[in-house]
Amino acid sequence: MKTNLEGITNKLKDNNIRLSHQRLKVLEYLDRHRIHPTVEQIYHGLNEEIPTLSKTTIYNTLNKLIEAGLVKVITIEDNEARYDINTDFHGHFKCRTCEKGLDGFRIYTRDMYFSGICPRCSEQEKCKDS
Amino acid sequence: MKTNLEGITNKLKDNNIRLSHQRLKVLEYLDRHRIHPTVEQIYHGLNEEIPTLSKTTIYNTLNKLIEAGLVKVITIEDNEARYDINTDFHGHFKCRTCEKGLDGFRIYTRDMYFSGICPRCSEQEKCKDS
DNA sequence: TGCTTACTTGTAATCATTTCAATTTTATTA
DNA sequence: TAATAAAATTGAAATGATTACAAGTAAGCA
Repeated sequence: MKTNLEGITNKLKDNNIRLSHQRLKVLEYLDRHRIHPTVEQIYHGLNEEIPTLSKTTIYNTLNKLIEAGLVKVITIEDNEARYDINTDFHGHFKCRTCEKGLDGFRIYTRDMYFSGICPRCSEQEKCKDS
Repeated sequence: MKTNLEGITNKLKDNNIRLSHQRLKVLEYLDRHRIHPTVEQIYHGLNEEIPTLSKTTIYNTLNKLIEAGLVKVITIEDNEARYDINTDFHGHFKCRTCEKGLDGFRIYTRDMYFSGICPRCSEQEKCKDS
């Protein structure tokens, strides 16, 4: 649950991602607003503090963070992607009536998604290493 | 796994969805191509048989079928939605290298999504019924 | 068969996301 | 600390999936 930003900045360094002002602010925002915010929400949330902030920067930052495995993207049943700093395995529930929600519910649909590397690509990777 | 189209057409009738030629063809396509096709794929797959078919119709049909619970939409890590006639609970695996895949894999990310009705909306629904 | 209603179609609009080129910042080296 | 190279930021423009809309067409029922 808890994410220490110090650990994250270290990971950024490990991944050769520069610690720009904007990137740190986006991370901080995700850490403080654990509601799976959209780019729009992040943009407005940081607008006062960084009036020059561009949405493109937010997109770039999030894509970098996803690549590094520090952030997860949620793209279920919405035309807008949502971003989650909690990369642990956990479920997401959405009420189809009020479109909000979390605990205690009647479930109509369940979906599991896995991302990883398949055996064939695994094998080829081994060859490359040696 | 198996889906009998007869049962589906009956369900369409139950849901007051008219059994148009186009709708039945889209359903048949989904039944025969269980690879989570995109709208683009359905469109090209049916183009020869129905040259006048419009993408809008495919979108309309799919949305109706989703509403009726006969089809599920998959929107993970792609800008294009994919559609699945198998509405049973089952996992989806995608290889992050070759972008295909199914069985036997090294997993990096896992995601569970639930859709249903939360307690508050459940309660309000009860009130409406009585 | 005729009638009402809903569906289909193609075009145009919408809107999230990406591309791109110019500018600015970061991190490094002297 | 100043100079430098590489990478990040910015905003405008492009992209592309999806939806809105209005006119024509087909489905289902009497």
